[in-house]
Amino acid sequence: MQPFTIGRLAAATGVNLETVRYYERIELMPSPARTANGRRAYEDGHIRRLAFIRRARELGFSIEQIRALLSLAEPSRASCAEVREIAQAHLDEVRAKLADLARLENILAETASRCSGDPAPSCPVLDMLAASNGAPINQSAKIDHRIKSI
Amino acid sequence: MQPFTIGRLAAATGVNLETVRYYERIELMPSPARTANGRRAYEDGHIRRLAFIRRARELGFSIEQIRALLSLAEPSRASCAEVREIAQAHLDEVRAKLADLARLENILAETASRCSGDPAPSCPVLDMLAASNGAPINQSAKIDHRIKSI
DNA sequence: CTTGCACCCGTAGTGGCTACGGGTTGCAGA
DNA sequence: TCTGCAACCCGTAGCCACTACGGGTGCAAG
Repeated sequence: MQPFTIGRLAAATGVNLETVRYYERIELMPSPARTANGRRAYEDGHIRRLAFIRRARELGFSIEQIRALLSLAEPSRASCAEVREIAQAHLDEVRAKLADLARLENILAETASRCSGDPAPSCPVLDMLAASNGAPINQSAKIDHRIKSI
Repeated sequence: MQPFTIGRLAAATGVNLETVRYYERIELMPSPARTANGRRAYEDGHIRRLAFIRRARELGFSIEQIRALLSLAEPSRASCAEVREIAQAHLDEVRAKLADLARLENILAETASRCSGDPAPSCPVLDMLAASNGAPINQSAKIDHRIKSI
């Protein structure tokens, strides 16, 4: 039961060591106790919290959403309704993004398949990009800085 | 046929005015001529180029990919094979992202649907996030700073 | 003459990390 | 005991693709 170093915590959760320090800086992870030499000393609770965060990040929740989820996860105020609200909002975003990406996939696949590969004077991909009908492709998605393989 | 101001160019292409200046700074768009008062004076060619860029960005191509596409689009060296290579690489990324998002969608939809909405002691979403099986969800996707509704 | 708009510029902020440089400590092997 | 190097410490800068901000200039209408 002796405490973990940051390196062991990072390895145990699969989170980059620098990311652990970053989470501490933005107060997503609490500052742990320090050893006499100033090294961070983590407990089991830290591992559980960081594993939760990692899993939520993998599912594309934003840091702010995770902050909310973590506060709702405190035993005193387990509110399934509020959690579901956050999850549902995120699900809606994921579905919108999915639809956008499917549209892109269609356009790209169709256009690329028409490419001969020859040094032709006209290229279907370039023609498609040059065709200036103003119809936007993405209906919904903002940039997401979310999905990340860890 | 008199030249456009930056405002008119932005409006004509649907690109944010500040983004046009940004594209000039990173040399994705050429510096246009200036009027006596120092205002940018754009020609038709600029509109075509910016419309091409916008459409490629909507399709999720990176700035660097667009740079390559633009140089391949020059009439002297229309190389359909190289264009197809870029498009195919991007299509592969889109498909990988699509698969990841579909996995997320499944997990989120299934878990959220099991939420009662009551202030229950245990919440399926929180339980799922706390469950520490180390299986990563995303196989492939790096962060993308790409897809953006304009 | 003032108001208001469109433009000019450089710089900083966004999200979520990741990398870098330079310093200190801990421990294992020779 | 010395040596080397890995692991930790810290602050800061860089990544992408913008977006926002603050402060200045020029010009026309009211």
